Amino acid sequence: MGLQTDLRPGVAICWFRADLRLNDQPAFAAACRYEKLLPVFVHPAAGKSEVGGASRWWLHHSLSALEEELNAQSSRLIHLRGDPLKVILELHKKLDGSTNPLAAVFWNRRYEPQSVARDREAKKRLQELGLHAESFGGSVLQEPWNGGKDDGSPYQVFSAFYRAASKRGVDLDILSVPQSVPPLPQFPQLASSGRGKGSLADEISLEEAKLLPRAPLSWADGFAKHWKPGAKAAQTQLATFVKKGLRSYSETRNNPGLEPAGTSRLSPHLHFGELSPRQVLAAVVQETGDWRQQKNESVQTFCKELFWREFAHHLLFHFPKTPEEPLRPAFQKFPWRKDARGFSAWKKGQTGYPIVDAGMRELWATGWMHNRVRMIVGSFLTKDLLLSWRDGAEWFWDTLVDADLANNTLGWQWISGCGADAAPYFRVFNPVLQGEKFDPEGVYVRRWCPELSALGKKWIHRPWEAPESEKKKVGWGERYPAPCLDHRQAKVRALQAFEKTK
DNA sequence: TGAAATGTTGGGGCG
DNA sequence: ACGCCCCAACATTTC
Repeated sequence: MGLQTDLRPGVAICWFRADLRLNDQPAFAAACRYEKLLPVFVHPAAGKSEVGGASRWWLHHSLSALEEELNAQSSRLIHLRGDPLKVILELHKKLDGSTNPLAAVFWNRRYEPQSVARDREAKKRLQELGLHAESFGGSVLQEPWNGGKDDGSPYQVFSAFYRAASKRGVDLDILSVPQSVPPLPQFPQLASSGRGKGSLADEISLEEAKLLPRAPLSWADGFAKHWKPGAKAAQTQLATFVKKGLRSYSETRNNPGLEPAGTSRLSPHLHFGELSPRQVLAAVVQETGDWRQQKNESVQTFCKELFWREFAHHLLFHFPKTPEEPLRPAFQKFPWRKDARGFSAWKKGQTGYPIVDAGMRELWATGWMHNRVRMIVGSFLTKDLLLSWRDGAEWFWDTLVDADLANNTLGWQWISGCGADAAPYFRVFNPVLQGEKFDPEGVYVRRWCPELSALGKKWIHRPWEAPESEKKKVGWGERYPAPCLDHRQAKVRALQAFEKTK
């Protein structure tokens, strides 16, 4: 509290989006320099979903956590609903003429094409009204327009992008990440009754928000066993990973069976901005020293992963059509198949290839899949089943708690061979060999395909080759399906299809 | 952040 | 002791 003479007059809105934290949050910090702070989250209008089902589960809990943090400091989070510009303009109207008129609106930039267009329009309209409207970076380490080549054109190959990024470095002040939340200004007096529903035309409760915009998600109920959304949990996870997982990362990250996990599991926290990439990098630097001159292979590998995230945003910004179209034009005419049964088997984890099925079931059960396995199931969908990468991207979009347009698009275009720095199309993952290489004991498969758990490790990734007695023991062909296709033949078919892009 | 075929090398069994 | 063959291990090429 104390004297607030240095505060600017009026109300500042902090428009929360994918930045659900209070620390190292530029828009929030800017809004805290005003007399009154109005934290706002805008849900999409009824029937208009912007995120997939699993993400809505996460978002709900993350917003609860954010709300709790704000409440703990005598503030609130207002949930609104509808077109963001429209509802903010309504707020403006409502506050106009009151003792605390709206003075400023702050937000942190997003880089999805629709966001970019919407935010540009919003900024223009708000500024026309004489309001201070300002956006900040903070969800990425470097703005996507800054990461390009000297002539301004974007990178399309990761190694070059990364080389340039490490040569450039990340500004030192970027790494002096704020360690504490700024003091919170008062919550403004709102017209009419003040608290709760009805005080604003479009205000809705969190309980209502949870149900938007579609039916309740009974499938997501199990996620709580595996995840704790919210900024506090994100910080805990980061600290734990840096202390316990970072130094062995390059060894452990490819083994999906490890418990606790060999990966950071930070992706959903990063996606929702419960954690900034600067905080992640700062934690790594604090623990191990400068990321650029890092000798430790694990630290290097982990930092590289952070920059894959940067690369994805760089690409999405410069190639805004890539969520729908392959970056490599030759793939426009790729003869993707339609195969409802195959697609369904893939989604349900019933392809008959254990590592693929384990991954798809992990996804369904937890809202997340280990990255090594994402590559395996992605290769299987696009190269074995020969279904479009967009089908896969759509499924991931709906089922991943970390679904992120930039990362999802890059990942699927990469694995299917039609994108930036893509694996050449003839790189077809062999699900048996990948399983044996990265899940050598079959721990991961047994966890998610328990009907196979009685199989020894010799057969766990190729149950169809097991002796009859072993097959019988686990009900192979009944409780667990025979392979939905022959990988060898599928690979030949994929290579033939690839010829048509030439 | 492939897999599989093909080529090369070198150790060791064996006549 | 020597050459021959086998084959694992590794390297290179090809898709």
